Amino acid sequence: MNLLNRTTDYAVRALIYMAGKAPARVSTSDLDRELHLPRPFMRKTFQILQKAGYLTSLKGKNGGFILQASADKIRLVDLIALFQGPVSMGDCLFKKKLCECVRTCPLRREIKQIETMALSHLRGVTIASLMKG
Amino acid sequence: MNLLNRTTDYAVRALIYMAGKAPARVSTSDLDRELHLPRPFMRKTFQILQKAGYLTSLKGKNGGFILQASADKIRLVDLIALFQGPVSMGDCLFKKKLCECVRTCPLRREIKQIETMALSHLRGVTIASLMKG
DNA sequence: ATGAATGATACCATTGAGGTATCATTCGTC
DNA sequence: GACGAATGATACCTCAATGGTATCATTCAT
Repeated sequence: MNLLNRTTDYAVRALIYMAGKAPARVSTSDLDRELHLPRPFMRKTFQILQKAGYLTSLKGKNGGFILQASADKIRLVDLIALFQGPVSMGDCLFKKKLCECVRTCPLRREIKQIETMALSHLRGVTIASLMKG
Repeated sequence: MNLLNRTTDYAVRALIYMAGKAPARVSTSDLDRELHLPRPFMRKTFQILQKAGYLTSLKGKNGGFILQASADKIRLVDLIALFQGPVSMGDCLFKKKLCECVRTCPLRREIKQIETMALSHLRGVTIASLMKG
């Protein structure tokens, strides 16, 4: 079980890199060359980041992406949500009807507690905090 | 992202049920009839629990499984490990070589902290504690 | 005009999860 | 002893998600 998938992982690496260069323009070719993040894959990833408002894009020669948000405003928890869906560890896996069952609800409650702890910790992690670390 | 997958979820439900009936014999047909846990699936699941020492099995007519461990000794964290592999949220997703990179290691460190918190909480959760809840 | 970049989208391959099926074996019951 | 119900072992199947690639159109600096 991994908290991050590969897309999120790459996105974080790329954003840390860009934050270090801000406000410079960075193209997916740069990312491929400098961080060895596969270009076709990052193109897709960056389009998502752009639509989400983290980046602006410039087309054409010398185009690329510019970091829009400030590093301390980019939270890891939001990136996870963006690429993997909201952090939720306790979605019930059983047929809805039976989940009313008194016996099994404590299970969800425990998991919910863990989720809450994880989330509150995650919310404090930003691109900026990762750069300092 | 779910902390438990369906197999683990079903196993927990079944074990709670068995603990309530202990030391009675329970067959996968019973589980299907009483909890609506699909029999073929539970057969596979229970073989794993048996090999892990949680259950003993009786073959033949009137056969089934008997809960071997006491409910307060069956920890959720161990069931997760059994069916999903050890809880580890921060396996590196990048090519090993580059993971030495100073910049990205803080990411792993944060995730490791979350993992540690989650694990310490999880370790306290047992079949017995879930029955009380 | 050309080349390098993104926008949009479709496509592909691999893997894992969830679930089923089969055959052999065991054992209680008639 | 025959039969039925159960497990032991194992192979198989299907589907969705993930990771990754390819293509064509468009934009823009030179």
